Amino acid sequence: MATIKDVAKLAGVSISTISRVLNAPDKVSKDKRERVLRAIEQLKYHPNALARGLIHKKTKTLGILIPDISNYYYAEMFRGMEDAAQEFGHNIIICNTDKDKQRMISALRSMKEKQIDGFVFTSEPVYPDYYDIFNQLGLPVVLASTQSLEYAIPSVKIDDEQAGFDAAQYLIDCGHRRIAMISGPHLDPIAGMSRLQGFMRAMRTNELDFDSARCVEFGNYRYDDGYAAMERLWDKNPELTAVFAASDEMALGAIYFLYRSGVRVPDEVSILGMDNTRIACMSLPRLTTVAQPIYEIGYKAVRTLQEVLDGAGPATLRTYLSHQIVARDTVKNVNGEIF
Amino acid sequence: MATIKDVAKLAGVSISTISRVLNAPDKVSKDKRERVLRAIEQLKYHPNALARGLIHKKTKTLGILIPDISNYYYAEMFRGMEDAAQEFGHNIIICNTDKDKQRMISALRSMKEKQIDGFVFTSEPVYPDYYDIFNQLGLPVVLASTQSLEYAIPSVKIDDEQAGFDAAQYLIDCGHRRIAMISGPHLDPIAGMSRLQGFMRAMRTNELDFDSARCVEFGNYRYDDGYAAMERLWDKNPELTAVFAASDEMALGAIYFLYRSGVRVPDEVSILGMDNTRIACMSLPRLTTVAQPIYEIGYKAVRTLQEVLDGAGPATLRTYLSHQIVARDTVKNVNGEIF
DNA sequence: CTGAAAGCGCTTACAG
DNA sequence: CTGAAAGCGCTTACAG
Repeated sequence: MATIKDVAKLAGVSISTISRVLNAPDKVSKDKRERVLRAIEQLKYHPNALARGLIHKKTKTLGILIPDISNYYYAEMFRGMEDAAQEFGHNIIICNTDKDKQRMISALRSMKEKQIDGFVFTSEPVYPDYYDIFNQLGLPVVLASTQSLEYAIPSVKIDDEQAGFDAAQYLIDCGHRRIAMISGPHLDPIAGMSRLQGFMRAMRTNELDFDSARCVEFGNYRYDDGYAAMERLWDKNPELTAVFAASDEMALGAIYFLYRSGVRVPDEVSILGMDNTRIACMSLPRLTTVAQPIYEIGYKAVRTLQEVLDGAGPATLRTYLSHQIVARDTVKNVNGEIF
Repeated sequence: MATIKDVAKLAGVSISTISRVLNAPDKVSKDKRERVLRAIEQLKYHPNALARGLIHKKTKTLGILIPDISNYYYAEMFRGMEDAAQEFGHNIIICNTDKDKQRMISALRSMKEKQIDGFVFTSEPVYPDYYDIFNQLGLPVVLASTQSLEYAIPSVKIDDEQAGFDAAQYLIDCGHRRIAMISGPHLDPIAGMSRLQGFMRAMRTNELDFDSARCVEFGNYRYDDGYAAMERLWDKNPELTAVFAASDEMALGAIYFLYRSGVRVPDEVSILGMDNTRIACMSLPRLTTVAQPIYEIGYKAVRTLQEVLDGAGPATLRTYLSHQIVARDTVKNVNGEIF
C-alpha cells in the first residue's frame, strides 16, 4: 500500500507538503496542490489513521458496550448510536457483554488500547467496582438506558419510576382494579425496581389494594420469562383483569400463556407492555404498550458523549427523555362494565 | 496516561525490556520481569495499540457493513459475527449502510484508514463498481448472506433457490394447490429472485398451474410490505389457500391483513414465512417458517475471514449452510379435505 | 509557500 | 539477558 512517502516521491515534493494538502490545502500553492492530488489519486493513497492518531491522541472512534445486540431493544438503540456517530465523523467499536463482568473488562481494555476517545455503557447499574474500572481507564463515559445517582456520570434514559406509575394509572383509568405486574428482576434497580415502585405508587395513590405477594411476578424481560411469570400469576390470582409487563417480550409471552389457557386478551384480561419495540405492532393482537424513545436514547447518548469530547461538558448531567402510552388492541376499557 | 517510557523509568530498565515482558516474557530475567510487572500495575499502563499496529500492520480489527442493525435479521447475524470476532481476539467496527452506496464508500474509506485487517459485506449483490471499490482497497473481504458468481469472493449463505423450492414443496405436501408468493424485490437477485425461481421450479416440478401475474407480489421484506402485498394478492386471487412470504415480517404483515379482512389463518389461508427470526415464535398464531441459521451465517462469515487473514485461504469459497422448515401454527395440512 | 527534523509510542534486529 | 538505535506513517513547529 502507498504511504505518504510514495506520494511525495511521485509528486516531487516533501511529505510535509502532502500532509498540508490533506489538512490545510490553502496553505499550498495551487500548482503543487494539484500535482499532489493527482499523485494521491493515482496511487490510491489512503492516509494511515494509526499514525495520525498517535500524534493527535484522538482516533474518532467510540466504544459501545451493550448486553446483547440481538435483543430488539438494544438493536434499535444501537442504530441511534451509530447514526449519531456517523453524523459527526466517528466510528464505533461495539462489544456485547451479556452483562458479564469479565467480558466487559476485557472489551474495555482492548478498546482502551485501541485508543477510543470515549465510550457508552448501557443498561447496567454502575456498581462501585465498575466505577473504579471506568476511573482507571480515564476515558469519558456516558450511560444509556441506565444512570448513576452516586456518581456524576452523564446519562440518558426515560424516567422509569414515572413510567411504572403511568402504566398503572392508565390501567386504572381504563377501569381496572385487580391489576398485577410482571416486573424485571430484583437485581435490576433501573428498569426492574424503579418501574415496580412507580407502579406501586400509583396503586397507593389510587387507594387500591395491592398485595405484592399475589400481584407481582418477576422475569428477565424475555418472552419465556413472561410466559412463566404469567403462569405463576394466574395460578395464584385468577381474578385479575389487567397485567403490566415490564417489556414487550414478556407481554407477548404472557399473552401466549393466556391464549393457551383459553383466556381471551383483551376481553378477559388486558395486557400492557413496555418499550414499543417493533414487535409490539407486528404481533396479534397488536400490543398496547408504554413506548420508550429507544432510538433517541441511543442517539442522544452518543451526542452527549460527543459534547463531552468537545470539551464543552454535557449540557445536562442526567437527561430524561419522555415516554408515552401507545394504545393498540390489548387493553380493554372496562369502565361501566358490571363485574 | 502512562507510556512505555514511564514504565521503563519506574522499573529502572529500558523500554525494550518492557516490550519484552509484554510480548515474550520468558526472554526476560525473573527479577526484572517482576519489577516491570509491578510498575505496569502501579501506573495502570495500557500499551498503545496504534503504535503497535503501525509496526505490525495488523490491528486485530474487522469491519462489518450491514444494511440496518435494527432489522431483526441483521441484529442476530451480527451477534454471530461479534462472537466469532471476540473468540479470536478481534474487535469489530460496524457501519449501517442502508444499502446506500455513498454511505458504504465512506464507511469503507474510513475503515481502511483505520487499518482494519479485513471486512464482511452483507446482503447486497457485488455489483461491478462495488468490486472495483473492494479491489482498490486491497482488503480481504467475505460475503455474508450474499454471494458472487462472477468474482472469487468467499461467501456464506443458505441456498436460496433451494429454500424457495422447499417452501413450495412443503405447502404442496400439505395439500395446497392454489399457492401464491410474496417475493423480495426484483432488484434483489439473492434473496429476491432466487427464492422466487426455486418456488416456481417446485410448482413446475409438481405440474401445478402457476400464473406469476396472479400469484406473485413483491415487497421489501418489511411488515408493511407484506400487508400491502397480501392485499393486492387477495384482491386479484381470493381463492388461494396458501402463501409463502420471503421474510417473517412480510408473513406477519400478510397475516394481519387477512385478520383485518376476516380471513382465518391457517383455517382458510395458510402462511409460510422465511428466516425464523425470533418474532416467528413470539407472534400469534406462531409462524411456520423456513428457518435460516442466521447466527451461524454471521459466525461462519467472520470465521472465514479469519481463515483468510491467517493466510490459509478459506476452506471453501462458497459456503452454503442448511435451512429447514419449522412447523408451527400457520400452515394447515389440508390433505383429505374436500374443497 | 516549502522542506528538514523531531517526535507520537511502540517493536525488532543488532551488538554486547 | 539487555539496551541503543532505527523505523512504522504521519504532523507540526521551525527556518528559510
